[in-house]
Amino acid sequence: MTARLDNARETISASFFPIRGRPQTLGVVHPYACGDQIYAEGDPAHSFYTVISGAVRTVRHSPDGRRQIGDFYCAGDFFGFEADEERLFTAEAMRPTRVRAIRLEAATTRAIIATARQELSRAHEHLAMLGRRSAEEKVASFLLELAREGPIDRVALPMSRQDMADYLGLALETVSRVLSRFHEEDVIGFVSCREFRILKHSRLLRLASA
Amino acid sequence: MTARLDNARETISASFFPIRGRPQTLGVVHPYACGDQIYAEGDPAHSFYTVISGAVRTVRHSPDGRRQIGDFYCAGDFFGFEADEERLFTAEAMRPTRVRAIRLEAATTRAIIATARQELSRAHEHLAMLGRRSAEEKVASFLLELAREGPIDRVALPMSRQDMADYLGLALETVSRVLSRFHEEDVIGFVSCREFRILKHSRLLRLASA
DNA sequence: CGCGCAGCATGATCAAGGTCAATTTCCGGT
DNA sequence: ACCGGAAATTGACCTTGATCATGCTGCGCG
Repeated sequence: MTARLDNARETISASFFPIRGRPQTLGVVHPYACGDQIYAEGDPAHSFYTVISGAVRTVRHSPDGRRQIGDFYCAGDFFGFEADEERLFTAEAMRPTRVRAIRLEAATTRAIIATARQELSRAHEHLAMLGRRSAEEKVASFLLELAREGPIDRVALPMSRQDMADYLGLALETVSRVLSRFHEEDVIGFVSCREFRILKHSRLLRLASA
Repeated sequence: MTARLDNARETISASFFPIRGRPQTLGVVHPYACGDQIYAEGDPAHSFYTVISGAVRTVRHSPDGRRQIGDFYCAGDFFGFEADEERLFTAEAMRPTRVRAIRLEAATTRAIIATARQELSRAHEHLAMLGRRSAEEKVASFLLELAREGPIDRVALPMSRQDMADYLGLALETVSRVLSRFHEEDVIGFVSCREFRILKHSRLLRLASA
């Protein structure tokens, strides 16, 4: 998730895009419509990206149609630093989105390491989230993660229930049910089904039990 | 917080300075007994490691005792490149083990990036493994993974059933049952309970369905 | 203003796998 | 070779969450 990255992101951006930076090191801006692929599994990985506006998810499909979401990325986040020459996941715009593509050979070593560290940190958090944990724990941690940057009321849910489910390794019905239960018990309140606020923060923390 | 991150990044960037000494003699060799901690969750991350002999696992504990294994590392593998300045997982020797510790500021940028890539690649694969997949699929992929380097018969299982379970997000009984079923159906054969051979490779591939 | 569709909620049912418990097997030490 | 403890297997039972199905709600659009 967009874990605890506020600080890291700022730091990286600062070293990444100095005011005096040469244009070619800034990369190329691309616009995408909702659902568009930015790159696909198996593509050669010659660039990485930063989200200027919109939101991006990385996904991987099993032959039988099951979907695993790798991560979500919002404005300011970096993504697409792959360990291999080939993409392991597909990246898709979750709505109208603009990203800046930075070719690996144009990036500084320092920027590459910083991006890799960020990706690794996210992946490790996600791993710990997917292990032997109940649906309630998963959803609770997810909500807390989302609320981490910004105020406790009016937290946006930028993704569909299906996306949440595929990120957490649950069925969408289960996600919906858990959210309903949290709502029922006044742990959270819904502004709309894509926006909520935390009413009992400590309770939610206990439910996440991480 | 920002200050701490800055420091961490400075540490890394120190690696831009040329190293002294021959690379192969770089770092300090440490011996560990079975079960010893190499580092613990929360420790400062000033080094990374390469396994000379033995085997290492990285683990994280929930407050209630559940355990998630991050990864297993054998001779030749690198581990302990953390995204944060603090360790997110604990590293333990799974048997008598010797590792070489390499301080970040003494490592080449190239080595750091290579290690990060390796870690990231493993984490992503592990993520895809933990999502919505059945116990059979998980165990099958795991066995195939183990068998990847080396001959198809006499593949070692260097870890306990509990370790396998905590890596796959299953109960140890489930792992045992699935292995028994594979054995029953002659998909695999057991030399001992810590060593097996693949009898029906294509069948196992189908069971993994990844 | 209502139509239609996509996303979401919820109910009923069921199976995968977790839990608890009892053996059995594997090994190391004396 | 024997003993003891740890690891692994196996069985019985029960809970969680997946699946299938149906209905609801918000929203874009003619």
